[in-house]
Amino acid sequence: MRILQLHSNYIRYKPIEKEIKTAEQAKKIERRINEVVVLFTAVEEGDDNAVAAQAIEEVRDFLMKLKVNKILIYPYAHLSSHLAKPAAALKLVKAMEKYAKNNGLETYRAPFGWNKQFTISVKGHPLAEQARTISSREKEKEEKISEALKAEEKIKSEWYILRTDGNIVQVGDFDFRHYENLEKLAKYEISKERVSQQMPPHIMLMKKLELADYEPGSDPGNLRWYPKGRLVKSLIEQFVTKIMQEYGAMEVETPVMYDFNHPSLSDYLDRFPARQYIIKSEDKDLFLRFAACFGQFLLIRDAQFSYRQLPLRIYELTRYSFRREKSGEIAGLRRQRAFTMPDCHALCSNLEQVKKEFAIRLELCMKVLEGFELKKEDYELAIRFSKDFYNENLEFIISLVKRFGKPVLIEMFKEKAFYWVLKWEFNFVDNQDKASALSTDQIDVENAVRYSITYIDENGEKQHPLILHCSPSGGVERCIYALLEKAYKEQKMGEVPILPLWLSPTQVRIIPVSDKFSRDAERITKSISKNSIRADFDDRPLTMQKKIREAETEWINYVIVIGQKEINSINLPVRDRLTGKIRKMKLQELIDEILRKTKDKPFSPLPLPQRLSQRPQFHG
RNA sequence: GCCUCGGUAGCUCAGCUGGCUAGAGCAACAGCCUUGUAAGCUGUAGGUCGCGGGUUCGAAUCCCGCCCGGGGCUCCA
Repeated sequence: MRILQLHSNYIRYKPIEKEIKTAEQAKKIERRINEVVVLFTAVEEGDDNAVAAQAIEEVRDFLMKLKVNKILIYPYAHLSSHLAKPAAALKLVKAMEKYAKNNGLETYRAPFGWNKQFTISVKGHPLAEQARTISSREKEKEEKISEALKAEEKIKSEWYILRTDGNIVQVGDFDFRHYENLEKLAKYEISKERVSQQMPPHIMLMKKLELADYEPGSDPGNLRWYPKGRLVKSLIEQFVTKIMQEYGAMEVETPVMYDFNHPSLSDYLDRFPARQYIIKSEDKDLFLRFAACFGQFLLIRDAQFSYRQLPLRIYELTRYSFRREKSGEIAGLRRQRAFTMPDCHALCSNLEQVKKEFAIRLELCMKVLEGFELKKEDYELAIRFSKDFYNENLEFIISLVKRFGKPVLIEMFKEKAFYWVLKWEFNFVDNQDKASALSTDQIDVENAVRYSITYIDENGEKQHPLILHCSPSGGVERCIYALLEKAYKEQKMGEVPILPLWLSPTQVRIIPVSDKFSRDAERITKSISKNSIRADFDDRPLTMQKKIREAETEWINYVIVIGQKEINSINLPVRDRLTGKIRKMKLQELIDEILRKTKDKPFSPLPLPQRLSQRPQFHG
């Protein structure tokens, strides 16, 4: 339905002649209505009573603002090229009239099916002229999705702590004394208790360190990445991808958008509680992916494989995955609407194979987080499953907890309610005691059937595999969030905030005592950089003290001051951020130390000019 | 999305019981200084006070709507 809405001083109209056979009865006399909101209305194909009601609701909200209570519904076909049949249109126009009257509006209606002559005087204020489109199709979609969301809310679950000795206790009976973060996670998940009032520290840091920032020109939750942030993000992406390749996953790339009306996809949408970005194309409604599942399932469905190739592992780094989270949920690097997520699926023949594969992947996920220097003390494990699955697979679940080595939060559902039977995630607890999931893995028992994914078993029969869904690191942005929050936490405890050396945008900064030594500083910078180390030098006309201060606020790992003494000596005074002390080292010793500490980690060159004087400032 | 707080120079903020030409620090730019491990000195420039409307003789200041951000609800990688 399309409505052109005009706040008018008056309108005069007069039916001239019938345009269609089914036109209403009407007298050919002029009618004048003053101080009225005129609704030129075109009823479109597919409109129903719900649309009529919604149209009036929207109009009524608007009338309240204008402090007007009088409307004229004026059938006007010319607003649309997809008009409904006249009979249906007349019915809806009448429905609108009735609905409006029932809502206390003084309602007039011009006759339907007539060629009318009219004169209108529209008010001049900015809100006087409005066009609106009310569509039933969109509304249905929204409702469909929100039903999937609501379904999740209704599901009942119970909470436990599963100890490494295999004993399970009610959350209330667990002694949290040595498990503060686990307690925070449990509170966060169960009682939804919130304490924080302040801005999350990582948001301040992401700006100050010139990593990333909000982009007001986009939708909320879509970030801009500055060179240093892009570098950090890219290194994490490379690192995770490398570990996935070593694990034996085949990297693929799939589209970011999919047809809303594809049968398998629309069915899956209903089972996944997330809101989508919707894109209208010429002849299709498309949605932006919220994970790599669609692309990989469609890809693997068309592939041919047998039990001999299982477990089959495919991997994609989704840049981006989109989830149109409610605006109030979006926060800095903790949650976006567009985020980068490594997504790895493994197809397995049976539950026995799943269990083996699951153990391997748990190990991998821990390895990935360890690569970011997030230790086991920094995150907590939560496992979710149905009661039946628990009773049938007790040993398996306990083996996961034993491997993790710390008590684990358990959410137990009375019955199976999702497409998965078990999932776990590592949760990071931040400075506001909020928990966010990082790595995760789950056992999917539905989607192979839904997407017709089959393999050939030993007997030559087609079988549906079980599918594991894993994000080995969780969202890449969120990993950076965890690193920044952790650094802040350490700073509060009197330690130095720092990034892992391999992720540090500048690993070594050279500072000449005066511009006389600029050339030497450059020479040393270059000889360090040759070794796949990110080094730069500060050639700006500032005092040395100031340059050192800035190097510290940039969290640079090693700072070296170059003056006459250094030119004359083979030893360099290396200021080590971790200790704050100056260590006398030969250049080669420093290079060796950095290469040793960043061994097995990806490297990318400095993302900015080596001379600081040549750099723009991205954030004040 | 709802509730709530906020948006003033590139950044952090002051001014906001309506009334002089809207201020400060940092950053930028120009100059001086040529430096030994966390902020050298002087000067210059920089503002549709988030956007639109209203009230008023007069609006950064009061009112309404919208946009963006923080917190809460809710939700997830």
